Parts: sequence; structure tokens; C-alpha cells
Amino acid sequence: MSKIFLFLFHLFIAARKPNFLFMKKITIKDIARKFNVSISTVSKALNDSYEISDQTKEKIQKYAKKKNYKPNFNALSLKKRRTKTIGMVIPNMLSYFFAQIFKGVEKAANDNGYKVITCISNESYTKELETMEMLSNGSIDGFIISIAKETELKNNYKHFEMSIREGTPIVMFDRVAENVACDKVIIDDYKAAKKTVKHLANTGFKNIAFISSTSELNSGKSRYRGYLKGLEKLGIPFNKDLVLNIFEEDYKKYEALIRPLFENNDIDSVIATNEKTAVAALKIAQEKGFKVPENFSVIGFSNGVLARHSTPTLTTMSQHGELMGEAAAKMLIEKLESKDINREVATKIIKSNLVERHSTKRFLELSKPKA
Amino acid sequence: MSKIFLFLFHLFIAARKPNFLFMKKITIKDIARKFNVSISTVSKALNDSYEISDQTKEKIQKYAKKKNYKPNFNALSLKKRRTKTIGMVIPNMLSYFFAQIFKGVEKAANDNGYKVITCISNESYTKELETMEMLSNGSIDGFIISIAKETELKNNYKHFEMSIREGTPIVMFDRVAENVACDKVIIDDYKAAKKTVKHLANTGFKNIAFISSTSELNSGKSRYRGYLKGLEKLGIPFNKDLVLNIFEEDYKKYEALIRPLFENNDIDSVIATNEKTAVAALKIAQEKGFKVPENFSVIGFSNGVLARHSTPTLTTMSQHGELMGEAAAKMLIEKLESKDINREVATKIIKSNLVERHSTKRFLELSKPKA
DNA sequence: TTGAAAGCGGTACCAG
DNA sequence: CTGGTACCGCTTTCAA
Repeated sequence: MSKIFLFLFHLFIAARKPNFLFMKKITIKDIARKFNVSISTVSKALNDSYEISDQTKEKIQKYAKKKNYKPNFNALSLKKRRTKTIGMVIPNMLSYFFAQIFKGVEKAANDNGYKVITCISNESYTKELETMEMLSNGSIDGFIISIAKETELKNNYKHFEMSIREGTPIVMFDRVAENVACDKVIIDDYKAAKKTVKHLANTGFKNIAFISSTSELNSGKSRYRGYLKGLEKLGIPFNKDLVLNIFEEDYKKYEALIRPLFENNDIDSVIATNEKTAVAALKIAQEKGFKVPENFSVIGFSNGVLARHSTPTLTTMSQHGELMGEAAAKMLIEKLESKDINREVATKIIKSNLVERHSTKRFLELSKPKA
Repeated sequence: MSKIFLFLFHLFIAARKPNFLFMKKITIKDIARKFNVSISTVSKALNDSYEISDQTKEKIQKYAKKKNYKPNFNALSLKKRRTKTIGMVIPNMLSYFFAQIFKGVEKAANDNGYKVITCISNESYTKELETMEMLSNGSIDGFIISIAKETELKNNYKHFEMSIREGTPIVMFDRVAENVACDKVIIDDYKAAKKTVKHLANTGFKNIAFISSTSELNSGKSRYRGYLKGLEKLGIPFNKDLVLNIFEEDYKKYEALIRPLFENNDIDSVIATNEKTAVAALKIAQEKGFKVPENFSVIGFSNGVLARHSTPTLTTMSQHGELMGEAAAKMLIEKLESKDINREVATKIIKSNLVERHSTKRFLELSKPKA
């Protein structure tokens, strides 16, 4: 009888603490003690080793399951010298493009049993460097990186080379360093820009302005070259006044910067290297009395929420962020899991395609024989 | 002479491999060997222990720095039983709100020496559960979570309770589980909705429609209650026909769903619980010939890119995602680093405020004495 | 001031 | 089939 009281008393004491019912995570040792076997037996049983009798295996596995046993991540990583974790460093997350990238990376990683630690460089060289240093202590097996603007301007890629030399592979995407020997995933910016010019010309617009907010970046340069080449191939004379490079970060000023382009020139269409400038151009065209797409067209790059919700909706060269992210993660994981240390590096090009919405006219292919 | 040849030969061989110049990461052991001291001496020297002579400390620290030594993360975590890593589980990343949250969490985490592993639940209960299980093996010290829609509908919060019981604390934000005893960060949805009604009424609009795409979620319910209360306080009769609940995921169908609201009712303003529906309503109002904000007003919740780039720009009840993220991370870190196991749980409310753009008229406060 | 050794939670080799 | 033990890289106590 007194036993019952004692029990109730203890229950009472225990129940007053928030961690009443607190269940410590169980270890292999605890299981070994429970069944009076050695830890190696438990380890083998849990790993379904042929060395252990079915009987023992069963009871140990059952108990482990019941107690929600999970092998400790850090012990495992320490032992196996791999963490199954990817470090991702991107300039920001508020851009739809990078959010898409993240989605792709996270998916491919998870499908392969990897986790993702994500860090934001904020376009800062120092932050990028520090972040990589922070993760280069065995936290991760490899990096997925899109280079910060500042780093690209500085042209200082030592930290990438260092990481590779220390045995932590890198896959770069979109903003890549030409001369760093690592796997890369990029967009065919050059071709994509050529295509935009062609589409505009095909639908009757020849006074094509080019608005770039990324002229310092390699991708921006490729797009500019594509624009030039596109004009050339179609025999449209190049007019430098139709090119506007924006260095302003504050989107509120975009319209003011773009307006003169409309006022000082006779343009009938715009190619913009990102969504925000494209939408700004769209607004101004309408403000100036143009009907889009009847007598004015706009094409943007990347397709995020803005493109889908502007009035009219924006035709864009899609960047397929999610695909890129997936591709990057797959490349990295394959590298991490391949035995071949001396593999060649590769560059994967993700095709972009024109997503036709309502800021351009449809081009009806007439070269094909009619049905 | 032959020595030189031998050297050149080896150099030649080495240079053919990509991992020429490969530098293995150095450990405490390597340093100990280098100076013929014990590993404990090295460990102490690196941690600036008073037990070690300045001389020894200096040479060891210098060498470590030169060789870019970093204490192994997994060994440290194993030993200290803490990873300085936060696990974040959110329904998706393509929504601007969650991207903002991420930004805030990442910042606060980094400032305090923490990393963030981010996983997407895709609004799926199963994925949320599996993700948490995957991370509950010592990978992380605590969770920051916004509950998946499916979980909220199922009302199944066992996995959260389990995690807490096992000693892994949780901070929930925005979509929280009332009955789970953990720290929370939420928005004052109820008050916020009341404020929107008040603003519209103050600027002369009384036929206020309410469009909700989150009526199943707690936050959606609070906003609805706020809407009702707001009407009541202003003596505006409630008309159930002015309430539209959208369960459709495909944004392309929004307009078709919203149009009847305009056609069957006499409304002069809309409160929408998210940006996409707000923008869709904005478009239809204009399509129906209204002038916004002259004779029609729209207020949305959350303020992402859409609000800032729509025509006209959208007045919103700001959700301050970044602040919320920061608050959540700080709460979690404080909990993790406090010695007091039995701390009470707390709920932090982040105030939302009206960001006035151009889809509403300005309300000029006249109650104050004129200057 | 320095070193030996135990231990964090596992794996895997070798012995019995 | 089961157990002992070294080791992954580091911290920390205790002894010298």
C-alpha cells in the first residue's frame, strides 16, 4: 500500500515539471545494456548484419524502433567523414530566381538523402568568404554557389580555389567564375538574348531598346552580346542610344531612369534583363500612350511572380531556376559519391525558352506548309 | 643532380592530377606531431588556456593559422552535444513572405554563430513529419516551424510534441498550433483586419468585400473575425455575399472566381488576405471601369514584390516577415543557450501596420487640433 | 606547464 | 554468432 503512495508522490513531483515525460534520446549503449549484449552486437543488429542471429536482430530492432532510436548524426559524420550536407551560398533569397534555385536544390538533395545549409552573401565578398570559411570545418561535403556581385567585380576567386584544394568540391550556377576549375550550371544567356531580338523582329518591332541592370555581370555581358548579334543577323542597325544600363539598386527609381529612353528615342519594344525593369518599362510604355502588345512589346528575363501578375502579363525568357537548382545539386552529389577523384569538371547549360504571355504579339510560323 | 631530376619527375607526375596541390585539412593531431607535444597541449593552446606557456601557445596558434586549421565541426558537436544549427521547416520558399522569414532567421542565426538547415514541407503533413524525423538525430539543436496546411487541417501535432519531449525545442511562427506548448511568433491578424476595415471606412468606402484564400487556416479565421468586428464597430451591416473564400490553388483562376463578386454585388472596396488575390481584384475593378483609388479601394495582406509593382501599387497590411524571422530565431537561440530547462513558453506578437500605396486614398487625421 | 586517458556515439576489424 | 577494441577529432579532468 505504501508503495502506491510513494509512486503517486513521485508522479506528483514529476508532473510539476515541464519536462515531465521527458524522453532522453536513446543510444546504442542503452540498447546494449538493456539486452546485456555488447555495443558491437547492437550496431550490427541495427545494420542488419549477417553476423547476427535473426532472433537477436529482431528483438533489438523492435526495441530500437519502439524507443525511436536514431543513429547520432555527428558520430556518424565523424566516423564516415561525410555529412551528407550541402552548403549553399547565394546572394539573396528575396529574388524569385534564387528561391526557385533553392527549391530545386532542396528537392534533389532530399531525394538523395542530403540536407542543405543555406547562407546569404548579400552580394558581399566578405560575407561570402566568411560564410564559406564557417562551413569549411566539416559541416558540409560540398558547395553550391552563385557568386556575389562584389566578388565578381573584384575578380577574386581565391576562396573558391582554396575550398577545392582542401577537398571540398564546388558547383557554381548562373553567376560562375570562368577560370575556377569546378562544375558549373549556366543559362545560355547569349542565345536567349538573340532569341528575344528575333521574336520582336518577327512580330514587327525593329526599334528595340535594351535595358540591363546586370551589365557588370558576365551573364549581363552575354545577354548584351546576344542582343547585338541578334540585331546584326536580322540586319537591324545598332543604335547605342537604345541601350540603357541601370546601376541603381532602388527599384523606385527605375521608372525615372527609364522614362528618358522613351522620350529621346523612337522605340517600339524593350528587352529588359530582369523582371522589375521590364515591368517598369511596361508601365511607362502605357503611360506614354502605347498599346501593349498592339504597337509596343516588352520581353523580360527570368519569370517570377511579377511577370505573371503584371498588366498585361509579361512575356519572358524563362530561366528555369528550379531545373538549374536540381541540376546543380545532382552534379554535386554525383561528384561527392563518385570514387573517381580525378574526374573532369563539366559545365551544364540549361536552355531557356520564351514564355509567351501578353506583352508581345504571337509569331505565327508561316514557313511550314499549311495543313 | 639526380635528386633534382627525381624532384622534377615527381612534380611532373603530381601536376597531371587535378588534385595537384591538394591540401588535406589539418587536425590537432598533426599539429601535436609537428611540435612533438601532446594533443591536449595543442587543444589547450588553441583555446588560449592559462595552463599553457605563452611561448608554446604562440607557436602553435601561429602554425594553426598558417595551416588554416579549423576544429572539426562533427567532433565538436559530438563532444559538446550541440550543433549550433537550427532546423527550419517551412511550407515553401517561393512565397515572398517565407523568403523574408528565411532572411530574418538566417541573419539572426549567423549573428549568433548558428547555421540554418532549411527544409520545405510543401504543405504536406508527411513531408513535414519526415523532415523533422530526418533532422531529429542530433543534426540540429532546435526547430523553427510554420505548420503545413495539411497538418493544420489534420490537427495532428504529435510530431511537434514528440520533438519537444525529446529535448529539441520548437519555435513556431505565423501558422502555429494553439495547443502545443512552445514559443511562438505571430501576427496580430485580428487587429490588422480590423484596421483595414477602419481605413477603408475612413476614406469613404463602406461596401467592403472580403476575399480570403486562407479561410481554413487559423490566421485566415482571425482575419475574418477582425473583418466582422471592424464592420460591427463602425456600424456597417454585414453582408455575407461580400465574403468570398477561395480554395483554388491555381492563380490563373483567381480572376474568374472573383469576377462574379463584382457582378452580383454593389461593392466599392476589397480586403484580400493575400497579394495575388488582391492584385486580381485590382485588375477586375479596373476592368469593370472603376478608378482606383478614386472610387474603388483595395487592401492586401503581406507585402511582397507584387504590391510594389502593381498598377496602381497596392496598399497592404505589412507582415514584417524579416522581423518575424529574426524574432523566432532569437527566441530559439535564447532558449537553447539558457540554462533554465523549465522556462515558461512565450508568444511574441509582431505588429503589422498599414503600408499606404496607391490603391487606397489617404486618410487625413482630422481629430488632432490644427497647427 | 605538460601529458595521459576517458568519453562523446557510432563503425568495423579481428578474435573467439 | 558475439564481444573486444581501435578509431573518427576534440575537450576535459586528473596526475605528473
